[in-house]
Parts: sequence; C-alpha cells; structure tokens
Amino acid sequence: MKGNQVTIKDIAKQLGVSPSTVSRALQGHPDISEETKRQVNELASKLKYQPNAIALSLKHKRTRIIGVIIPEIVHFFFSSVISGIEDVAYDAGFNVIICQSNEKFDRELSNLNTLLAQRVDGILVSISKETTDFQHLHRVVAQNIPLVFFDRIAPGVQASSVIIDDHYSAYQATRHMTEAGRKRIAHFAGPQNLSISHNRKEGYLKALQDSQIDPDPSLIVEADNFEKARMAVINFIHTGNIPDGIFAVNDITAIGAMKTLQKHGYSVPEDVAVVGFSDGRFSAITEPPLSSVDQHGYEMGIIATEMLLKQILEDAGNNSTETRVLRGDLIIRGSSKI
Amino acid sequence: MKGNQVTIKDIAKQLGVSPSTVSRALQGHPDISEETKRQVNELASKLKYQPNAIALSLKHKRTRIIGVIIPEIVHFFFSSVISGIEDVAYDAGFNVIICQSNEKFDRELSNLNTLLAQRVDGILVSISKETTDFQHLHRVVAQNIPLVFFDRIAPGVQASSVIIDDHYSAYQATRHMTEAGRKRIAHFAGPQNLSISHNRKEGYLKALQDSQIDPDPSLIVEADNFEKARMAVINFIHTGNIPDGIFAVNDITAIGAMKTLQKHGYSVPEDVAVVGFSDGRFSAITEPPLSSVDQHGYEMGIIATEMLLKQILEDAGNNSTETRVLRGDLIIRGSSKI
DNA sequence: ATCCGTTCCGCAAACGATTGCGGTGACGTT
DNA sequence: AACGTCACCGCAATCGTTTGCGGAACGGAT
Repeated sequence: MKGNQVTIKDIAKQLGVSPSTVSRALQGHPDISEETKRQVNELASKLKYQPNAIALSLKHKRTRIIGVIIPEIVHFFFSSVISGIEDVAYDAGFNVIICQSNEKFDRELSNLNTLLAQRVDGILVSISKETTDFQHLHRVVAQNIPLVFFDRIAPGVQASSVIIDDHYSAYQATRHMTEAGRKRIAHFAGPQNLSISHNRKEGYLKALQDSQIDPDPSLIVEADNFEKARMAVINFIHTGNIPDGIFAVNDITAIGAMKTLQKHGYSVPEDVAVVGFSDGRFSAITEPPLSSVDQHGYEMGIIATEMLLKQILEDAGNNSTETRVLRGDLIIRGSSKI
Repeated sequence: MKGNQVTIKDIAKQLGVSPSTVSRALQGHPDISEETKRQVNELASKLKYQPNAIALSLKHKRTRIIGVIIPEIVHFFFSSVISGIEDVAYDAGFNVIICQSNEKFDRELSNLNTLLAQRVDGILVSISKETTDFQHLHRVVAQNIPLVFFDRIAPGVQASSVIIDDHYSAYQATRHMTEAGRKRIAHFAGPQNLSISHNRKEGYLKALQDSQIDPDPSLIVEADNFEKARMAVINFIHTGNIPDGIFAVNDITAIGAMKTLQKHGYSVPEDVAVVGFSDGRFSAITEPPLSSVDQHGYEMGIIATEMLLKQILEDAGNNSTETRVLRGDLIIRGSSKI
C-alpha cells in the first residue's frame, strides 16, 4: 500500500487539465490563467502534493545532494565537521548523504560507488587510515565530479582541500613543552601513510631540532588509540625509559597515556606533561584538563562545503584547485602547565 | 562539463543494438545471446558504466534510501546509533540520509519534508526537544511510509519504536545511591515533554518512594547540560542546600555537576555521589570515573533499522506496530562508590 | 510450399516532471 | 469576410532504465 504519493497527474486528472498546465501553474508561469492557478494550488495543498525529487533529478541531471565519506562518525572531530557541512548544505538547499568508511579501504570504495550511482552533485572525502591506493578518487576527478578533501587528503589527486597546518600545530605543541624545560619528549604517532600523522610527527621533530634536542627513537612509538597508548606507557615504565613530556597524535591517545601514567604513580604534569591533538569533548573534562590543539572541525566542514558548492554551482570546467590551510590553536590546560 | 556519465544508451549506440538489449544483457536475461552479453559487459566495464540509481528509483518507485532525523550528531549516543543504522542499512544494500534537527522543531519539519520529497523508503526519527506537535509525523503514518522511532518517541503516533527502559534504569541508578545510605538525592532533569526525561524523573521518584524518602522539590531542577548543571550546583552551595547524591538526566550534566562540586571543595563520591545517563565516551575518563547507564546506542540503531527494513520489505499494509524496550545497564564507577 | 518452434532482439510505454512548440478559441481591426 | 493578436492550454519529447509484447530470421518437420 505504498506509492500513494500524489503526483502532478493526479491533480491534472481531478481538475481536467493536462499535467503541463499543472506544472506551469505551480511555478507561476504567465501563460496560465489566475483562475487555473488558484485551483491547482488549492488542490495541491489539499492533497499535500510534494514534487518528486527523483523525477526532478532525472530531468535536471542534478540531485542537489552532496555525498560525504568519513572515517568514523563517532569521533567528535568528524561529527563537528559534519555539523558544519550540514549547516552550509542545508542553507544552500542541498541534502547530505553520509557514509562511513570505518577506516576500511573496501568500504570507502563501495561508499564512493554508491554515491556515484546516486549521481550526487559533489563529494567530500576524508580518506580512511587504510587507503593507500587512490585510483577511485582519480576516477572522480577524471569524470569531472566536484570533489573536496578535508583533513585527510589523498596526495596526488588533483582536487581542492581543507586541512589544518598539522606541522605547525605539532611544532607549537612540542615547543610549548621544550620551552618549559622538558628534554625527553615522546611522540605517540599515527600511521605514517596519512599525511596528517606524518606532518604531526615532522612538526614534532622540527620542534626538537629547534630546541637542540636530539630525537630519541625509543621515545617515538606508533600509538593512536587508548589501548596502544596504555601499552606504550607500560613499556616505558618497564624499561625505565620515562619521558618528561608526551605529544600524542590525538586526544584519546593522550588520555590513554595520562591515565596510565597516573595509575602507576606518575603525576601529570609534574612528572610528565601531556599534549593531545584535536581538542575533543574530553579535553576539558579530564583531570588535569588536557592541553590540545583545537582543530576547528565545524569551521572545516563549513569551508569545505563552501568550496564544494562553488565548484558545483560554477560547474564550469574550471579545473583549478585550491587548498585552504586552517591554523590549529594550541590550547594549554593543566596537563602541560608546570 | 558534467553529465558525462556513461548511460545504457551510449553502450547501445556503440554496439549498434538497442538500449533494451543492453539492459537485458547486463542482467543476464536468457533472451540475449552469449556473444552479445560478452560484448556488452566488456564495453560496460571498459566505459566504467554505472547504472543510474535515480532512473531506477523513478522506475521502481523505491530508492533504497532510508532517512534519519536526529537531534544532534555530535552526541556520542546519537552517533553510536547512526553507526548501528549505517551498518545494518549498508548490509541490506540501503543508503542512509542523515538530517540533524539541531533540537529545533522547524528544522525537524523541513528535514522531514525533504526526506519525503526524496521519496525515501523509510524513516527513522528521534524527535527534537522542541517538538510537541506531531502532525508531520502523523502525516507520514497516514501516507503509509515506514517509520520507526528510536529513543525519543512521539506519543500518540502509531509507529514502531525502540527505546530503553528509562524508568527502570533511572530507578536503578537512584536506588543504587539510596541503598548506599544517601538520603538527599537531587535530580537534574531534562525537558518534561520528552518522554525519556519524564520517565527518568519518574523512575527517580519511584526509587525515592521505595526507599521511604520524601522527594524534596528543591532538589529537583531542570538542568540538562554542563552549564545549567554548574549553575544549579552553585545555587545549591549558595543556599547551603547540598545534596549527598545527584542523578542527572545525561552524562554531560553529571560531569558539569561533578566538576563544579570538586571546584568548590566537595569531594565525589565521599560528599556527593554522582550518576549520569547514556554512558558516553566521557564517563570512563573523568576523575573519578562517572557512574552511568549504558544506553546501548549502537544496538538501538541496529534494532531500529532492522524493524524498519522489515516494514519496508514486507511492504504489506500490515499496520501492526511494535515497541522494543532495551534494558539500560547501570555501570557503577568511582563517582558513586563509597 | 507451409507451418511451427526457437532464438534473439527491438518497439514502445512507463516512472514524474519540465518545456519548446504548436494549437484553439475569442476578440478586435481593417 | 479575412486576418492578426492575444490568452490559455496540450502534445510530445526528454531524462535513464525496465519490461511486456511482438516480430524477424532461421531450421526442421510435414
């Protein structure tokens, strides 16, 4: 008992006119008499007529939908980005389809394919941790479908992007600790195929260099979640290799480190300073509150969507790309104050 | 330079056959010779043909899209629900359009209208805090469009729903404190037009009653976010009306209360026990870790979507509705242990 | 030579809406 | 009486795909 949605034909039939007349009447076309318009509009609202967006999309070859591929929605940063995307899209009369890759390449690929099948007008992507092959994204560009990356970009793909200055922010975060006299600063890094992780590590290294500190490889570990951070800290403790500062690639890692240190009798920030990245909802809530880099997710979503909409609406085959770099804000809280 | 997407006609033209033949060839229809099928499939994959989902939707009168209306995506609970929804929908070959109401009625209404215009196959809704008028939702039911509520339901609307047993969980949470000998337990409540807020308050009251404690109206305040909780606690302190336990309608409120208490020299849980609701990402991370009710968001998303898909696929005009009640799990952590 | 059965394919309608173009009737003008 | 003008409206094609039906071509049987 579905498909009972009212169409333009139903109105036409009831009024004894043709569908074209109804269509024109609804759009206020001058060819239609006031009387007819009145009748049509009356009946339309009485029957709660709603134009079928599908038919319009097919006709107009545009869907007014933008597709988003995001690693995981449960992260505060990403959901903030989505809020920004939604707000801008909504105001411009666009809808948003959100797909999660769950950090899996296969899922990202199939997400992309369904978005293409849906003929979305444009696509926003933040690539998964697994993604090292970018064929699918090249294909989008080759098909001239508007595409904008945010946060996690695909190197080599000719598309616009919005990122934050990871290198600079990581530098700042690390310098903040070295300037307080810390000498043995550890880094909990993310997968290095992601540009953001790579750049954060580079920023960290540069900060050490500028502070005349030789990086200690034993203090640089791959750890980008709570559990890995916990293991890494325990390892530090077992080997007696305790740092006096930790710069983590994200907040949850920083918190994992902090909690574990505290559990084993080390105090933060006295014994070990801790700085995270992304400034999620947690940061202000831990004890001590976590220093972190505010990544401006909401703003990033807004800018990315504005850039995408510009591409969509211009629609010209103008293939110039633009990269917007936002500056992260280091927010110093209790976890790194002395 | 858009619209360069390959269609069935392009393939037909290049091969000198009709579009119908191509269509049938792609579907393996027995009427088509092996040779033709081979040629078609070859060319299709060479041209990277992707069926136009729009045209299919129009033809089949189904979109394989389900629409979701959610208050705010940035809350851990809601984003967990979305993950559950996405996973089930994805496995069933459905896409998901997510709309945020931002807790505004107007936005919820216009979200619903765009979903209807898109002719989604079904809708999942958790109503906004502002929503007290349910006409728009009645309309959906009247049009026989599959609809399932989750968490925040619309009373009086004949639709299936998945909720948790707020009354029971709130009861448990409160009893847990009274059984520890607490006598002056405050409640930080949400807007009472939301059934969840209402039921949580009722559960709290019932627990007091069963513990032979007369509810103290001065200890029941409307506060459902960090800031309001802060103000409420400050007010308690100024009036010297300090409770020995707080049951909050959600975690962020509980944390606001806890933080403020600590800041003013009260210790949690010794002076005041605190229990939240929803068990977000925060709970385990605060100091002390927050006791809370695990609301099973992911599971709720899964169940709601399964119920919706059943409705969609049965498609029969079977208008029986079902309400699934999940049991929340009280998780006792440091904030309420003695 | 006629008929039948296969095999393979195309025509055209349909989904809901838009739109260029043509058509109809009522008037006014000469 | 013949024609032009105007207001108003419908036909049909179109978007991409599916699908019922009909039909051509061929071989084999009668």
